[in-house]
Amino acid sequence: MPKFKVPEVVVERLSIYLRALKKLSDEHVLSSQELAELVGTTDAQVRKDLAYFGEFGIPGQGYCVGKLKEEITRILALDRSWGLALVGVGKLGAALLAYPGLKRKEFQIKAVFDNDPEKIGKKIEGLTIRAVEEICEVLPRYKIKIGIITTPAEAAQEIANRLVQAGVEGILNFAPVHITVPNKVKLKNVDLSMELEILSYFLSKEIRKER
Amino acid sequence: MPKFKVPEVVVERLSIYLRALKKLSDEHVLSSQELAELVGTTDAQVRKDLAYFGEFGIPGQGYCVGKLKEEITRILALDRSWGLALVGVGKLGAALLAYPGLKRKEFQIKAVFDNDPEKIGKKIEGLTIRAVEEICEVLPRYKIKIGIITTPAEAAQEIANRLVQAGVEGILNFAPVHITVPNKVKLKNVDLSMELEILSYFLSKEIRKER
DNA sequence: TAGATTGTTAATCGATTAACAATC
DNA sequence: TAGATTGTTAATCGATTAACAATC
Repeated sequence: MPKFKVPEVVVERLSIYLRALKKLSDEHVLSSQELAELVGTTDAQVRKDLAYFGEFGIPGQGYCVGKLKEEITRILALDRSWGLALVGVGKLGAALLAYPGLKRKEFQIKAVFDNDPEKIGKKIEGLTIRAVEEICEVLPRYKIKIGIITTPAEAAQEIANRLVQAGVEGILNFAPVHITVPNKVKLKNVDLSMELEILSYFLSKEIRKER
Repeated sequence: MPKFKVPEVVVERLSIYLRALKKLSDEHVLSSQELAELVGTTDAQVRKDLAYFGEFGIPGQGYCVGKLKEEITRILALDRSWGLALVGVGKLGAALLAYPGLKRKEFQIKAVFDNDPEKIGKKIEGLTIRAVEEICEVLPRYKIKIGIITTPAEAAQEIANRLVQAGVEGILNFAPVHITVPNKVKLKNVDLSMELEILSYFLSKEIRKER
């Protein structure tokens, strides 16, 4: 559907647009400027982003919320359910398992793994914790295409290898380490320490400016 | 110190360089190419990034790990300790409080807030949970300049307002909603649902490609 | 000196912004 | 029709990549 390669930032913004649209009623019609204000961008950017995928608006009128929601949902492939596997049931992993954002119908955690014999066999959020050795066997069975890594940094690369071997096509990595995956696998990193360090940098700059 | 405005991606990469350097011994000397390989970028990018801040290498030799670590630590202002406040002690908030990445000497959570009377007064990770009404009073007392928002989406904007009023200069927002803050305040958003939706998009694309 | 690698400038690439004809 | 807003093209801006003289 997209005419050419779509930059990742555009996909990010689509996700943000959709989140904003969900708060409005389906019948409502809004302009690119109104949507832009809701999410903190510009009207030109909204129109440009949407133009990668088609023509969803009515000149002179704007965009129908219901229609636009449907289209973006389809573009982001959220009109289906993705099975997830989470590896590493530490504090962060346990929190994610309980996180409402991971309990949407579009994303469902189907299997959980850890390497700690103490944890294996126990239940969490209704799922039995399995040994990491079972990854290759279990994932295909549940058709799981997305893996979440919440292990310590040392284990992350090995787990990533296993996930790839098990047929995963996307990985969300929370371990604070650079991992490498084959080109065909989409890797997204979430690094809380990095975010704080960026704040640290900009705050110290601010102080310098004030002098 | 930086010659001109530094793009945020450059600061992100500095953080990543530092993380990689920490695994090496101080005496070791490496080239921009070696560092680039460790973090998955190019030698030209490493040199360009560092050039924003000064000359840290030796032509013909490379960079001394110890020296470079020191310099980046100073640039990112990690040679001091930042006090943090966390607002919203739900599952995610509790997990972050226990997260090792938030227990570094550079970042220390000094105060925790919630609006649930059931939680206020209870202790978590050695900190007493306070009422959100106390934010303006408590933050200046601890000289807290960074706030972390882990409330539900509905509460995020109001909490952000309070944090700003309390003198916070940086906010790390985990609530899945667009919040607005004054220009002088640096805002970073972490949105897990968005990350998953991006994976969803790219995975569905992949399938299309295979057809 | 010869070999290696930096710091920096110039060339390229890609994303954002501005502008406007087309359309409702 | 007049007014409004889209979709799209062109202009601008900014970041990445390539290349190489300077330097150890």
